[in-house]
Amino acid sequence: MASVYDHTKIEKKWQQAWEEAKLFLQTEKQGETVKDKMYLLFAFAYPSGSGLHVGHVESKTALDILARYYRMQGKDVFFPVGWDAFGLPAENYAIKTGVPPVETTKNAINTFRRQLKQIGISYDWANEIATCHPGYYKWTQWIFAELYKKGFAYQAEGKVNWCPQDQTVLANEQVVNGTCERCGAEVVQKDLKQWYFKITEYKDELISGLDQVDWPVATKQQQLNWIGKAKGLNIDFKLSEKTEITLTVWTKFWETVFGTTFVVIAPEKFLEMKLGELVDSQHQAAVNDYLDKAFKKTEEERKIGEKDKTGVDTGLKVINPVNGQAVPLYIADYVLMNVGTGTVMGVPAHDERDFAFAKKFGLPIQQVIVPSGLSFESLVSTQRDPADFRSQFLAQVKEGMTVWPWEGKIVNSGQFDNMESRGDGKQAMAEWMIEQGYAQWNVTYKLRDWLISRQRYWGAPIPVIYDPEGQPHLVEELPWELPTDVDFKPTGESPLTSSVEFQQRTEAYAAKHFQRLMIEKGWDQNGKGWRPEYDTMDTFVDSSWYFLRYVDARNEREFASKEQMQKWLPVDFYMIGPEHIVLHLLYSRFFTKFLRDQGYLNFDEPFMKMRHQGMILGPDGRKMSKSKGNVINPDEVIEKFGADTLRVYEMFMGPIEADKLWDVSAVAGVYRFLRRVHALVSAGVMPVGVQRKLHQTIRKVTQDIPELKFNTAIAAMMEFVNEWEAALKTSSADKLGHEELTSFIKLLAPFAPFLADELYHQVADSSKSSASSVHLSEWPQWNEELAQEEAVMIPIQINGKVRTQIEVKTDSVGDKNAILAEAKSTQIVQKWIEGKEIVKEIYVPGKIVNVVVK
RNA sequence: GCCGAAGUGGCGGAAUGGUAGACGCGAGAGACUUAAAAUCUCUUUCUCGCAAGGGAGUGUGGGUUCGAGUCCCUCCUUCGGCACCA
Repeated sequence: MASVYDHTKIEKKWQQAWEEAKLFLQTEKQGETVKDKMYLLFAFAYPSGSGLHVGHVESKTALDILARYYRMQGKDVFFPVGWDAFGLPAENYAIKTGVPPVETTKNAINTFRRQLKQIGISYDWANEIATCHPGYYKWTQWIFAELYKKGFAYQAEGKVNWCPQDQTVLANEQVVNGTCERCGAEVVQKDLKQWYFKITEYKDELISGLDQVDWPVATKQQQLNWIGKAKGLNIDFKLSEKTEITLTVWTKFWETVFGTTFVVIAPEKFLEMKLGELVDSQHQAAVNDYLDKAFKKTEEERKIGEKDKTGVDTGLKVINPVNGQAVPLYIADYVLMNVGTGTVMGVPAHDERDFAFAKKFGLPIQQVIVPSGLSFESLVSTQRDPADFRSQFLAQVKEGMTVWPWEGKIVNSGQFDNMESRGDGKQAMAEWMIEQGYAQWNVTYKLRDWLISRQRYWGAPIPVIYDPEGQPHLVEELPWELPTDVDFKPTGESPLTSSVEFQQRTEAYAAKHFQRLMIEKGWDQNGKGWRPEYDTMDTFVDSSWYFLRYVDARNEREFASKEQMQKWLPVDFYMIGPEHIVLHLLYSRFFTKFLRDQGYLNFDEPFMKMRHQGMILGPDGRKMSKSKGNVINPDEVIEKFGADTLRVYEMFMGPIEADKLWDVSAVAGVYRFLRRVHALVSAGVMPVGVQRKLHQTIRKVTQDIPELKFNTAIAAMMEFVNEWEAALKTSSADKLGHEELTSFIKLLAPFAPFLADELYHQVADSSKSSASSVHLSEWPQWNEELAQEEAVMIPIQINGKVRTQIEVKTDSVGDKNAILAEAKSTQIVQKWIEGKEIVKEIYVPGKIVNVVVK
């Protein structure tokens, strides 16, 4: 009598058993060397109050399958877990309720931990870390100190993005369309002294290092875009009023330089160069007026200005070095200070922005390229009549409604006329200008240094104190702990300013460490006048090195020992959501390279292989959210169907990297599958007739898992179960032994670990010594001979269309002539080739026959 | 606008250049049942046909090939990222 599949009982039982047996703790191997290491990493989660969602389950299950699979293959698997525990939500909650973030966070972590154990993720819990723990942030602060000592952490005053809602500074990366990434409030600019990390020092290696890693091309592309390396030419325009002053423009399209009819400078640049002094009285008022307005503009107004160009004529003229022509100098805020040189040459004939500007201010438009050949034809849609489109387009350009494309023959450009604008002409013009001495190559980057100061409470304190003169001094006794006696209500200053303990600690620290300086300067020797740095670090700092700490999480003397790092690093496989593509990866790579250069690491890139899980959408095809009421709660699925079903379903939904929508009834389908497996194994009869299919299934699953093709691996197991059931009804009493039955259970083990261990013990053969858990057992091998079909059906095509098929014994698929003869002798083929001439006969061994007739 | 990814049945999806639609869901028919649920069996891309057997078919239009969902070109759509970046 087959027992029922009681998923709740089974899962509870094995969760407990694994925990008691410490089945997955790598820490036990602390002293041992590893032969064949496999470091599997997921982006550690922010422990939010709402607990695990189905998206977490997806990425964690995928990695868990790899972990269990590689373990069974005898690899040393390192699969750690931790929490990105600092951050705004806990602090915002504290502001609302007064509950300290440390408590909220602890509770949330407990919930997550319970849920992760419930879905059977085989983490090495002994290395669990939380970024808010002093034992962790001690080393975050230590890295800050290292950066500071090497000149990679510095303070600078400047315009920063300020979120009035969250009362904090934001990194450029956290500003989305002029609004705060987190709360959506409009970001304003503010002048503040802030801490920066010199990530730009590694800009070139952050590009070249991408060649070393196996990442999705799209991800690499986005990193490249963010770094934004662009090669252009600096071209010097001299002021005609005062020729010792040079305005340098930067351009990628220097082949249009003869078409320059004006030059535009950014308002900030204009001030910086003190050009205001040269403006004549006639233009003075308008210029001052414009500068005033430009600096007062809000983000909102700037965006409106995208279409409507504003600017002002300075009355000054600059000389185009290529033809000696004097062109007017304008100030306009569509030119950005931090792009290129903050000054651009206006070529209205071939650039849309310059075109709009010229139209508005009535400036001349000088065409210097005539579009020609293929490049122009590529503008033409096949849907439209090319000739018609061309004439329409040309008419548009003539009427001054649009700009000319800049691929084609160069004109109106002296000795460069008739050259190709994107080919020889471009090259020749650059060489000539450089030779003439007024142009140089200039490679520019979009990447800026990383602003890490945050005026928030719930983060790692910046380990710096200031002396009475305001000079910063590093705190070297770490951890420099986050005080607890603070007022969470935002005041525009960091909440840490309200801590009495923090101030006293700072004075005591100063008194202890800076006596000599105090005496020298004649300051109070008890530390009066000193103050701590009130800002905390961006939480991205915490998450930029956590994968290093994992390998030696309890080390109190260093962030990780050389031996442990040698043993496990770098990360072999990293699974993170697509939302982390730019920032987290860039910062982690920067830290890795920095620490390598200080002699702590011996590798260049932290994450060798990486993939991104897709998003799980609600049943309605939209992103899950409470307000839309389409959220699937994993706890409910577990209660009804069990964690094994939840896991297998999420892996079966589709390719791991694709977005997928939740299908409530398909979950039940997976549950049916597991129940059938349970019943079949419990009955214990595997007919001899399924042996071939079993070996094929082992082969398929073994090959699919490392390629992350979990959906097809599961489909293969379903196929096998279908065949197994069918065979029970038809075949004789002959049955396979214990080994075959166990092989199938092992295939299932990474996907449905609880059920698999239950079944493994159910069928355990007491006469043989077997592992204490299926998860410690050996991965099954397939036998290529047993997996081979006796005969194959070969489709016969006539002119590429399948008309019939013939059966061929597997050992004679190589006999081309015999197979072609047999194919042609079939009635159906005879019918199709009758009265026609055979032009060609193709046979792809074991695959297909194609007879071409005329 | 630029960069990137993707378009396959009613749905999720499968397919080293070689029988398109595996596997699952849903739907239809049947069995069991007083009935329903559950379970089991069969059918299920569209289309013509009683059938045998045809025809069409992987976003569009072309190309390469004996043969294209797959490779090349073109355009369209959707999604993700970047964007007054010169």
